[in-house]
Amino acid sequence: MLLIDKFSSKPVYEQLIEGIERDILIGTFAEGAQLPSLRELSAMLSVNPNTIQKSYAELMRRGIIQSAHGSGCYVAVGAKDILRREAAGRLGELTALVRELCLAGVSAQDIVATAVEAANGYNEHEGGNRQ
Amino acid sequence: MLLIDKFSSKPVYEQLIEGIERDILIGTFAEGAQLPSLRELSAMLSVNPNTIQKSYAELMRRGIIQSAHGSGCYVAVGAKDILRREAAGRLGELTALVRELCLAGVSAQDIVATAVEAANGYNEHEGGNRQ
DNA sequence: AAAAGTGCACTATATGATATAGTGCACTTA
DNA sequence: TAAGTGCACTATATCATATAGTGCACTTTT
Repeated sequence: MLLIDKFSSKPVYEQLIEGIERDILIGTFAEGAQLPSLRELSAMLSVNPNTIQKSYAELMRRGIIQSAHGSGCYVAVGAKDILRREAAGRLGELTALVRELCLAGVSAQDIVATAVEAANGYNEHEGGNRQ
Repeated sequence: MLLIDKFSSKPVYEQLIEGIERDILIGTFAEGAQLPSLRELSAMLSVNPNTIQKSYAELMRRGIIQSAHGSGCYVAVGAKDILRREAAGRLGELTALVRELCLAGVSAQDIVATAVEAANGYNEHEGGNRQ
């Protein structure tokens, strides 16, 4: 379910993008399905339509959703693949974060243990990665 | 060495904070040592003194540096311990990032391998965590 | 054909964060 | 005494973010 934290330091349009990405990944928004309209989502979340549009435009630019003028916006077929590919590219963030923590004196053991627990914990509860 | 990327999306004052933290951790700025003065650092980096002051104020708030009015700013004794403690608290970021990647379909194996490589790579080149 | 809903492109406005510029003062050190 | 220090001001400019409102071409539904 899409939720906006009005007091978050993260901009609303970014929260919206991440929320939609998440809903696509967990299947709330299936590939090919129609997304809420700008006005509908605007009313649901009490967010300005322009802000919704900004989020949709960014997702379109990345090929994750598609718009049919006059009809609506739809989750692109292959959206999950795109998100998967993008996530793989983000492994560099993981490397950077681990190095930062190492530099500050956090033990490699604690770091790896945390990573393993987070990854396995996800698999245990969610049933692993489906494709 | 402190360096500012004028074109980074990260604010100058944040880059400065992280740069100073890093220099404290690697020993460029030893505990008890005097930091560059506001005006000196301002001239060195071509950054407004007010911006330097903002970074110093934040580091003071966290107990990492101390100021002696009229004398200068100094790295606090125990600064490394504070940074270490703060870093340990950031393991939650690692958990969040790993879960995000899992959700997007990156395999637990790839994630853990990346974390191990980053942590070990650090230890090999830097000689492990010193205290 | 008409009505309603859709994306989308505008303009205008407000706010907060960021950064620069400049001045001044109390304090410490040489 | 002079120079250097932190620090507190004010003012200004810019950019990102967000809201508000209007309008239009398009599609779908009635």
